[in-house]
Amino acid sequence: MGLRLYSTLSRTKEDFVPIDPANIRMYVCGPTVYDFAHIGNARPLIVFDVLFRLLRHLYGADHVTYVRNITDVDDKINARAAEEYPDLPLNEAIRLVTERTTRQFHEDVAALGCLKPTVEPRATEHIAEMKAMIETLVEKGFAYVSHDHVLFHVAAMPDYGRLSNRSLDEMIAGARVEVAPYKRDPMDFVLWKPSKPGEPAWDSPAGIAAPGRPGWHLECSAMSDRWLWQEALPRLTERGRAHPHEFDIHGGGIDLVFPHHENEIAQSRCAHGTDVMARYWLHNGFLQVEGEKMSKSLGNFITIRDLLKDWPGEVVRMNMLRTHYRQPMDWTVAGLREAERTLANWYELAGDIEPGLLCADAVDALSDDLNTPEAFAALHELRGEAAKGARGAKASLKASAELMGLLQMTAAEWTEARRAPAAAEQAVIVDFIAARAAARKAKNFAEADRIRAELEAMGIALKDTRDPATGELVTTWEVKR
RNA sequence: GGCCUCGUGGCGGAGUGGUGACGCAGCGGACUGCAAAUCCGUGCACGCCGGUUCGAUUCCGGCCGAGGCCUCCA
Repeated sequence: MGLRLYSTLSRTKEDFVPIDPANIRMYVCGPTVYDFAHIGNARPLIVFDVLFRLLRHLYGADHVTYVRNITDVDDKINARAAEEYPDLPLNEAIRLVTERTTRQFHEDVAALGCLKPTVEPRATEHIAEMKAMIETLVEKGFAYVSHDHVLFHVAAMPDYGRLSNRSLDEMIAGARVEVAPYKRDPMDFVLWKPSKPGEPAWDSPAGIAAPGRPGWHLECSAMSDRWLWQEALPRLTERGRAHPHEFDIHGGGIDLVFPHHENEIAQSRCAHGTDVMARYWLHNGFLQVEGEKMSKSLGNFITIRDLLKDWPGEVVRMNMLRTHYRQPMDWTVAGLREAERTLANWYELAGDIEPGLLCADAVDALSDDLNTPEAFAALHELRGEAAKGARGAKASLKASAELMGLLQMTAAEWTEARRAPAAAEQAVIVDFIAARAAARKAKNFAEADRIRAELEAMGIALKDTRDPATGELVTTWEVKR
């Protein structure tokens, strides 16, 4: 079965036909680096990582280019930097904030088991490309200069609004924001804006004397073209070259459909004179926490960092993938527990097995618009077969889970990762277990149970097994959830 | 107000015009000093009201409920 993807552009599931099968190109909007990434940010990271892995499997690891940007110029960054380092010059404070946050982001995303994207461009390193794009848009009549701003003139683009499926008229009618005085039309958006003294600033394009900085939407247009067209050009085959400035897949959260992606499309298509920017537009659904919208005021704001203190990254990842990526999702502790249970079961069975053949049902499920829940059903079936002793089922389970970024550790590493929240008490726990073993040997079961209850009160659960070779009693422990 | 998405068994969560998703929990059994884990077995569903159809959870319409975007939040 071939790959099928639901594209927001057509609002249907389509067969995936690559522009250049030897060079699959995907762009996903990355983080703005001003604070820890939260669990909502984790969804696209994980979902598009699965897609990246699947594409690498289907087309070859060397034939997929995945670009995920880092936005390191943004008013939220400026605000955070000024607040955090009031005594430093703003540009210095900004550097501290963005470098630190970028490092934290990389740690988090690695802990979630995500492969590194092929390229991770930073906005501040692509100012020249953005300015060039602005010049082109002004020259072609799609953008205009006003009060030291450059604005994209939405009315100049006939099918603006196609992605988000809304007409200009209804957008203007529904607009609840006061229109900035420098705009010709309410829906026009900023490509470049002037910077106040101290704010990050570059020489402005389009003959503007005052220094300025780019608008948010522009960077993705500039960076995707640089890395998925200009830099990709030498590798592209004739098929790829026949479609200048187009690439295959653009992903992000559903909230980015409007205005961010709509505006990216407008900028890119108008600058390059193309019919499409990307062929398939994928959007992951929104996430709630324990049935409520996640917000700082509700106090249910969960960062990836917080979660990783309590749960192995793979548990977070698996919990995320239990729901189809386009569905709204409720993030719960109960869900994390269930994900952990399943992983524990799989690790016990296949943690240390050499990966074998991929399960066809799982690959088919993933190929059907990343149907991860159905892929899990296929893995559960494999688990059942493996438990019955079917040859190759364990190896297949391991390989197929790895395709989704799961079961990437050894069984021992998994056990250790699960114990991490109680790592500090490890020595005490081991002592307790030894004492209990002695009591059991003396048939003093009351004492043995007392010790077990004490450990349970500490949040530690015990598991008695026998060494299959020696018949010796072995007790293992884990953190109770 | 405009645009859009979702509503499946106790819970999570796929899918489909006509038989079983799957997982967790529960229950019964095996195992265990007792548990846990594991294994075997097992019940439970498609928001409401109409329509189309031989037949709808699946298609259409309405209603109710939840959520998203229109405010540079994934």
